[in-house]
Amino acid sequence: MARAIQQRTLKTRAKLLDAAQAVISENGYDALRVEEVVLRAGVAKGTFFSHFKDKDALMDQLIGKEIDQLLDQIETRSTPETIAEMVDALMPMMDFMTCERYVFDVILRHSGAAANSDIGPIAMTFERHAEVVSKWLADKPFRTDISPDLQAEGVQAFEIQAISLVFCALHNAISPRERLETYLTAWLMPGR
Amino acid sequence: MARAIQQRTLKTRAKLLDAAQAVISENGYDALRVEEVVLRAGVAKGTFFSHFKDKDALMDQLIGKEIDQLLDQIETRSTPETIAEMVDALMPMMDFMTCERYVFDVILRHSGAAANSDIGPIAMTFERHAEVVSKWLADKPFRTDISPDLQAEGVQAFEIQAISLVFCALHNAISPRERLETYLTAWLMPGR
DNA sequence: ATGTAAAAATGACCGCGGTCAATAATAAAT
DNA sequence: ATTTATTATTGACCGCGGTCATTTTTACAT
Repeated sequence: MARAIQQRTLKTRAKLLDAAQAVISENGYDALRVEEVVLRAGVAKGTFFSHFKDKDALMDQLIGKEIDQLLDQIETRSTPETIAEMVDALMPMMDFMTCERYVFDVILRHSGAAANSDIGPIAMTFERHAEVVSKWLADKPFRTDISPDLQAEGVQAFEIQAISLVFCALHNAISPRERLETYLTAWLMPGR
Repeated sequence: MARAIQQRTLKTRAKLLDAAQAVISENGYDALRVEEVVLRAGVAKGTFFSHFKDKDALMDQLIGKEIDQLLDQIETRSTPETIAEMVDALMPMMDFMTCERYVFDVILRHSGAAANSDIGPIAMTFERHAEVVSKWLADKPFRTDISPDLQAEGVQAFEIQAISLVFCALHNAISPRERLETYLTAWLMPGR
């Protein structure tokens, strides 16, 4: 039978995560180097990869944690009554997702779980996010011809679209906030 | 003043592109290595990078060319009368975009031009694709409360969403074809 | 033909993510 | 306390994308 995980393991992992967080808060996500992290954590390079499958897995955890906290904030709010309120609620998350191009890329890569067995932190937040929006739409419906779940999927699709265009030189004349509001109005209140 | 571009340059670039195409047709996009390409092309590694900014730029060209040809096919069709017909028209492109996870990632990375000055081949195809769909929707309107351009943006958002879920273990029970049809019906024919 | 300046090609080298056989530390068995 | 089996750590090493000072080739002027 499998042994209990050692204290040492938890300590090392914590050291790695702390070091990574420190690097990121100083220089941002994109500038993170595994070598820098292990140097600060005081462990060998190989140790990093026995704790995280690869660099992306670390990013998945750190970025997922961040999004999860933003979802906590979102859940404290009451169900939005208008599209504008809904966009207001979503903006902090959108802002984080666009804080760095690299962050957005990581999020996209991990938004869908590669395998059912290991649903990563970011993929979890996408599930959770869809549930939250679905509940909103069931609670205070804007349109009733399709299910709240389908509506929520659409909201996510438009969020991604709005975010993508932030990084697109051709289409960044209007703000993501404005754009998302336009999209969601057309999606959730067709004909009005 | 700038000199005319040498024949040698064109030949070398063609050799590199041919070699890359050969590697891809044998082993797929993901397996392409720059070293393998320069080996087959019979040039030095540095030469590759004086012809392409980086590996991604090569992929941008090759994948962009492929999508462009699929758009040619799409444009030969008459304006779709139904959502099902529209989905039929789009499926070949969707299939290519999902042929490899790596291909999808490259497409996402290049879907928006980083700078107005250099709009890459893939970003061009996204513009072109939006125009085609917009024309369809202006020609045979499904809904009239919002502009064809906005509708086309939504179609693209839902295409990306449908494709993303192909690579997601949690959500690949239904085919991308079915999923896209559901999305587009809800988007283009709300309330029906 | 010869000189010359611009452009193209070269390949040794670097950065950095990731691997793996060897080693050390730990927990359980005697 | 000693042995043994399991787990954690190590760091030299590899793969591969990308750089750059140097060399070679080309186009043009004389």
